[in-house]
Amino acid sequence: MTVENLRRDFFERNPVICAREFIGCTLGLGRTRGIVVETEAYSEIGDPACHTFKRPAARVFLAQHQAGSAYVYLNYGMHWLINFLVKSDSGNGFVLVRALDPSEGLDLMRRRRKQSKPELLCSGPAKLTQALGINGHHHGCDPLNQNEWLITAPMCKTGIEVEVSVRIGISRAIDYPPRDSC
DNA sequence: CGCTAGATGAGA
DNA sequence: CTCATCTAGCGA
Repeated sequence: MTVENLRRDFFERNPVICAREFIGCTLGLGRTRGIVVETEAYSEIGDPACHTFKRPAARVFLAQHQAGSAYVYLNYGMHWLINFLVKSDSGNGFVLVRALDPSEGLDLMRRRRKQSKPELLCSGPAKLTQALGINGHHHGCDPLNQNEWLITAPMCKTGIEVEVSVRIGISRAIDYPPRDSC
């Protein structure tokens, strides 16, 4: 499987589809990794909550980066959130990673998070970035092409039930709790 | 310029 | 429920 195939599979579809399909995938950085269990889709078109709606910089980012690039930004003045850029014929946008089920490097996560309970390590968009060590300097990078990053599809897709609900922090689109297992 | 909402998390 | 902490966008 080539990087370009993965890019197409993961990030060159409609943002809503990408967000749903990203569930169950593994996301890792360095020695830490986890299974994606919650995502949100943001669409360039018709979505006032998408950064491209208000921010020129987000529009420039979208124009100048390829699908799969990391869009990382600081929220509430102190929390880094990570999105993956999605570009396709059926729409551009972003997939926000809202939660992971930590699977590797728990010890390092605990130190970074100053928190021992596994369920509190990556159970939020800003918790997981802290646990994986993601911050502003990852903004614009291409995780599919970088060794320190890991993005892999689920071993087995059967048994993954995806629940769809409204977004958090503002109304609309998709959100979702776990129910993985292969 | 000054003002403030915002894709949040921790702690009382 | 409050507070921490800061940047882009908006109105004056």
